[in-house]
Amino acid sequence: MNKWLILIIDDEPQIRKLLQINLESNDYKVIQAATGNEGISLCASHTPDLVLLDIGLPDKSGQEVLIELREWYQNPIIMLSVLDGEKEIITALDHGATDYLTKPFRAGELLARIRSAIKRNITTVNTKSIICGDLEIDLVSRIIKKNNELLKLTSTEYNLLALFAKNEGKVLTHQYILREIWGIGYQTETQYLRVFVGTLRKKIESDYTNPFHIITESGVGYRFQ
Amino acid sequence: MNKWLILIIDDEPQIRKLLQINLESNDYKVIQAATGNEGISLCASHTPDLVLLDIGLPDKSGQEVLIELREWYQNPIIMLSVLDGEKEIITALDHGATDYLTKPFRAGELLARIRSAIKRNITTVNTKSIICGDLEIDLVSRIIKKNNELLKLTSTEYNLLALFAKNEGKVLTHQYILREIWGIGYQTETQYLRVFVGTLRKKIESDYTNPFHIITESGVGYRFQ
DNA sequence: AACTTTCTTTATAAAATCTTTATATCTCTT
DNA sequence: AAGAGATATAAAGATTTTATAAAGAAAGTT
Repeated sequence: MNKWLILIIDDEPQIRKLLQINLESNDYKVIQAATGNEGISLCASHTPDLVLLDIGLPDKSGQEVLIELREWYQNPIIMLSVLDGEKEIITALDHGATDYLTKPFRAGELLARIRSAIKRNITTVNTKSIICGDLEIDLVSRIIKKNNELLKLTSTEYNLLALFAKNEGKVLTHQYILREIWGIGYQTETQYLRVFVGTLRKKIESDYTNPFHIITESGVGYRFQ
Repeated sequence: MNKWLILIIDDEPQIRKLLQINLESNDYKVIQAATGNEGISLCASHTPDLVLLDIGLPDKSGQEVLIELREWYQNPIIMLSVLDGEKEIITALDHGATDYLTKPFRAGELLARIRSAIKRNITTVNTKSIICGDLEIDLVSRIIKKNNELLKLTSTEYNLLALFAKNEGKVLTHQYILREIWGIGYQTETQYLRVFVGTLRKKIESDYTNPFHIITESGVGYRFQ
């Protein structure tokens, strides 16, 4: 099997060295960048399987790098931050960070997080399109088809449907959905969800008064099938 | 395979002897204690796979021993009691006893209870989905299937069934169930429980007038199998 | 700036679920 | 076999949760 490729973006050479030794002795291939811009171009040229990104960088903040990367880069990005960076961590997760680690970290924890992130990535993101009965969801091009006809969804509607589709058959709680789609802090806005489930149903269900795809689990959440 | 280790805590030497012979001839290893305090320290030093604990002990009551053990000891504890100890049994179950046997007991029953308690202990801890005959309970996705068909349960019904399934074979007292599902303060609302056991039976039992899964233990509670 | 689209709120109707009450059935003891 | 206590079932009432429409706010486009 080919080795997984990991890109480290961090300005401190000692940390880079430490990470490199740890990762290479665990059979990962490593490339490094000391600045945000360098990191972005390395990421573009090598498309690593995972990125370790420091929040505190000299040229542009880790947050900005994260946002830029997420415009086109799908693989896991784990943020590295100093302790007490609570707020930064939350914004990072909001912007699509996969996970985070606070420095100083134990090698075991780092490796565990990396393993789990990569594993999750190959099982979920790697499926490029999902087909559920008359629905076809292309996760790369963000195109939804129903009986081969193109559906026009808004961004939020699409995100919601994609989340459902990735968790087909599983009950998703209101809280979980709200956190995933709207972000932390929206977990009580259950009414948003009701409205959007309503519009989604009108678009994807053959008979929206008697929904087949999006099932209500009263008191808990919704289930997609 | 290593033999299972069983600790007997009972003040009557004849009973200890009887139990020892029975258990050892069935391939269990046995250690004994004649008093509660001795039992607790033996349990701490040997961490047996199961404890047989007499309710009537000279130094401290079996109930006290049970409570002390349950602060740190996770494995099954089967209580031994004389007949007509109904109340004591219920308090014992409330305090985390796994099962009970009334003396005098048949050897076959004793062994069956021990087998089932040990089996349950090694299988149900940390399992994500539980299969009981025609029922399949997925604790992660909150999905219940009967003969592979999806069952629609309300939130409370699901919680109740999940609680039962996690304690398969074990008698759960009304109090305990009410505390777990509805919370502290609802422990006297036995009628709630009756109504919900009724609706659950209608959904999961093949013949709900003659329930197989949810067994009534009159005066005590229910047992799921 | 005017217009379109999308998102957020608010209000209300409808549905589902939970609680309570009443009554029937069962079980155990005397 | 009668009576007490415990359990089961049905059904009405109360409450909570969900669905839907529609108005107001925000964002994006031309």
